Amino acid sequence: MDNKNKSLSKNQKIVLDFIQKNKKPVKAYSILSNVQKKGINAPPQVYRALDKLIEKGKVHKVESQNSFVACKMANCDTPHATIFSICYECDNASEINDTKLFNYLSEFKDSSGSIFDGYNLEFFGTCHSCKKN
Amino acid sequence: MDNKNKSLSKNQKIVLDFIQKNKKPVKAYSILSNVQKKGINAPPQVYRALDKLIEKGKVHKVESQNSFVACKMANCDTPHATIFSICYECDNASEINDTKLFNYLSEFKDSSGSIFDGYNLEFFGTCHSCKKN
DNA sequence: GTAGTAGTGTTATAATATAACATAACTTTT
DNA sequence: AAAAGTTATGTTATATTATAACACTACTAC
Repeated sequence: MDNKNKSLSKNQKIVLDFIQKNKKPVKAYSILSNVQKKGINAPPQVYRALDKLIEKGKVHKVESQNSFVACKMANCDTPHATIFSICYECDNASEINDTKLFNYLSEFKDSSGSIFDGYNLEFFGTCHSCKKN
Repeated sequence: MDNKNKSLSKNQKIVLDFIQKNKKPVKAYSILSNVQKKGINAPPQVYRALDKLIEKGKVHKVESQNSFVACKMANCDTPHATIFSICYECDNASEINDTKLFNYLSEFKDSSGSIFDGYNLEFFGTCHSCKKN
């Protein structure tokens, strides 16, 4: 069985569970303060769980926000190929699932013809519900 | 004259000058310690200069590194449409100038048909000179 | 059942970034 | 050139994000 499908440790489950409860991306210290009642006391415990959850494809980091969001795909096998749309009014981040764009980026070669190991793409704009208001 | 071509202030020039001298992206506090002899004393002065330089298209932030790099284009008119390749051995970041990809992303529409205001794309891999070693 | 690996708990501290306030300089309008 | 508006500066303090280092425990594989 490969790494990403290995079962989750206690702290990893606690952290993932909290992230999944939130529609929006959450910050590391917000995770911390919300899981302290479950016995997680200090930042390294949160960051270690996050690192593993990212490796396993359960969570993605939204780099422009330093925040973390659960992956929607049941069995994400591309934890290092992520596409988000981010609303700069409400800070929501949605994963974009567009096969054509996904393939285009996965196969993209630089000017020397080399292919990359992964990518992170973040689109910025106003989301639908913020446009209405 | 539109905003991005306005002349630079004293601190903005100092900060840009230092960034341009470096091939690789630089960190805010590295900028600070290197320009203290020029009279810039505190983090807010650096971060304010960076904010303006980014607005004006002279500098881009490499989000996954929290670092800053000078834009190579003489008159960057798309400060919020950036594509980088980042080497995870040497941490170098190169701006990718690929018209086809640029247009593809600029015109990309989400599932509801909305277009975005900007994007940031970061590819990860091993750069050419690191592969040789 | 012991060796190796992954996970936990804890303290302290490093690294990144902004708030808030006072003052100065540049613009442009009159 | 004085007033008003805007942009930039200087400064202190502090908020936010992330990791180092060390001691110990639990799981896993042979």
